[in-house]
Amino acid sequence: MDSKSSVPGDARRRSQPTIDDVADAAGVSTATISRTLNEPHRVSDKTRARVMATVERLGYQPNFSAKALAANKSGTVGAIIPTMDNAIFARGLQAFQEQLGDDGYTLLVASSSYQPDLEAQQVRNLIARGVDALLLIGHDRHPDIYQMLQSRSLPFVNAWTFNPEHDVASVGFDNRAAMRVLTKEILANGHRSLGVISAPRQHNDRARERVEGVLEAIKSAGLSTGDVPILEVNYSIGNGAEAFAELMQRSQPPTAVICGNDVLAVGALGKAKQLGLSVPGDVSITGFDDIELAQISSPPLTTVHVPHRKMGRQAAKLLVKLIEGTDTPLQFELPTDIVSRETLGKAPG
Amino acid sequence: MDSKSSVPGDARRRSQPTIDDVADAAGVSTATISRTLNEPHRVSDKTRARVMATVERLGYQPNFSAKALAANKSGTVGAIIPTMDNAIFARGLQAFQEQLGDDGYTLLVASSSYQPDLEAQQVRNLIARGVDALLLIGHDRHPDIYQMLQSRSLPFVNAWTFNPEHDVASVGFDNRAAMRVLTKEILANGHRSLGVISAPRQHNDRARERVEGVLEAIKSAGLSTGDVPILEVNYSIGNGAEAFAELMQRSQPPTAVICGNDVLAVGALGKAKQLGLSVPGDVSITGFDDIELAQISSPPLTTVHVPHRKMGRQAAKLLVKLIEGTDTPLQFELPTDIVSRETLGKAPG
DNA sequence: TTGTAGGCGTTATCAT
DNA sequence: ATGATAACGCCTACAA
Repeated sequence: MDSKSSVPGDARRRSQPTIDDVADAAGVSTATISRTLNEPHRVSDKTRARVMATVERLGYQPNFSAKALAANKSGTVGAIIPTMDNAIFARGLQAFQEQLGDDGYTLLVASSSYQPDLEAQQVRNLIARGVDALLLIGHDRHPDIYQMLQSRSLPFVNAWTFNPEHDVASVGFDNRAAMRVLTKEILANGHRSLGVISAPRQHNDRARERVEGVLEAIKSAGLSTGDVPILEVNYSIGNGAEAFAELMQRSQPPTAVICGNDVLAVGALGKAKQLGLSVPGDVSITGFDDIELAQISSPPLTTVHVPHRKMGRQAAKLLVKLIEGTDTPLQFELPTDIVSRETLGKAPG
Repeated sequence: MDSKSSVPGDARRRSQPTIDDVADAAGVSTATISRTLNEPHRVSDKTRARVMATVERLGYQPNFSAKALAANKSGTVGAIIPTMDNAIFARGLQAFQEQLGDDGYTLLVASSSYQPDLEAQQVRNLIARGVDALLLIGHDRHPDIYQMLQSRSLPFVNAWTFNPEHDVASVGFDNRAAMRVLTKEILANGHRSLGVISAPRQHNDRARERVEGVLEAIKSAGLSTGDVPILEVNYSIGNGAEAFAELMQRSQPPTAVICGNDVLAVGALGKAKQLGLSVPGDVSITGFDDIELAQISSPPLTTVHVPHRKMGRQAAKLLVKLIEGTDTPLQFELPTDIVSRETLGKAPG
């Protein structure tokens, strides 16, 4: 009697029942249990019923690690987002997860804190955890990552951005164009002195593209971009407030402050109030993303609406197709539009 | 030559290097590789250096599933939160993750959408994934869950609530007491006609406790609780707004509306503005949680401050101790305090 | 200090 | 339709 044949139900360890236990109890082989669970049609009705009943009775739950190890796939997809700390990605990610769930996959989230090295590490980590595919944000990242993905031929999509120059699967929107349109509108309101509060542009193509959009609009209006102050701070309400204060105490304060996202804009708005400036009477302020904050700030924020949920679901669908080898286009551009609320007005004077 | 001895580096599959590859390349056994990685001190300096170099060169990353399977532990702890959709749990969870990371563990997040059945399913799922412990929110849940946890003797802690009646590990605050204190303050401002907007109380001990706190304060002031309207809606700004509207169009509208959390309160606030009511001139509104929203709403919200980050870190520390068998108290109560901003004022008239 | 080899719980290939 | 059994990649007694 080899060691494998110790009684399955024995008390060596109090733990979950294994496939062996179920096989024993049902009087069939483990292969049949596995088939019943994964390819029910390949099993006779009678056996299937008996097996299922046993599974139920024992409360059997296949061990995930063993399954992933043996099958070399996990039914799991990973997502690495720059931060969980604010709501920028929350809605999109929620939709992403919902669609994934509908398709029978599970989501694993990790955060990179906007640090390329950390992102690379998280990729390694998720790969080691056996994810079948990866959702990444934006295009900029450590080259090692693309190489790892390549050599494993692991499907991935870059989201929250769209740029056909990059020849990879992606679903997102044109950050540059969106910001260009918004800036044109600002200029159309007579503003000639602008200020920009952006996220750090290094390692962040979205932030970079947004600023580029601003500059393009200014240029195409025949104006100079040389004297447009561009401040870079991490996304937070407090940083937005500080940056705004710095802009306003310059010798030639802007009449319109363009913020890289809604969080910064809300910070700027609060600081304006604190400084006794009326918005948009004295100064206009705009955001980007159209998260919940934008609607409830006062006055409500004029900003760029991003179809977060649509993007999340679309990304999930694409990823699933890539995993399952279904034929599909690789790139999806989603439209954005500017939502005019109350923080953008005519230039004063 | 048995089948195991196929050349490790062969091209059958282009994939990550395995421990065998590393062992071969370094000219040692797999056991030594494993030791070098997990118990470096049990290996000679020389070997360790050589192995590490090889690991580096090959970019070896241990397969997580295999590791978890063999070691019967994963270095992972799971958290099941009711929702990712709003910021209620974001800050606490972030802190939880940070502390976990400091202690060498990884976080796996799942969401139950406030549904007991789904929560049970997620527990099963996380267990199957080999988590070493679980973070749960509140005390109410499907009894199956406690049974599963028990039979696996899997460590867990209930957070976001503190109630010594429940004899389980937990770190949180006394929802009832917090709301009682707030309500007393409201009464002290002369309000006699109150209204409550709560989350659905079924399956949610925190919501239930909060409402109880309100009622207790009213009773202990010698007033009647019979005519206090209590509306139950899911947490969302829109629902808060609707519920508020409903309260105000009653024959005897409340002069103070107590909301179960900040999200509802912000919704109520917006609706008040829309109805042309001044806050707190015409009606007072209070929240709970003190999330970011509360500060930037206008006027800023009077609410109950919850030490989210402290709670998250404390929960992580406790969980790690439970996993590692360190001796520790099982229950931690954290203090809350009411932060008086601008939405609570004297009763009108 | 290092190596050998069995076992972790599945899946999947071959037989039957 | 079902059963044996060899992987999957790692850990860990037990030996040397």
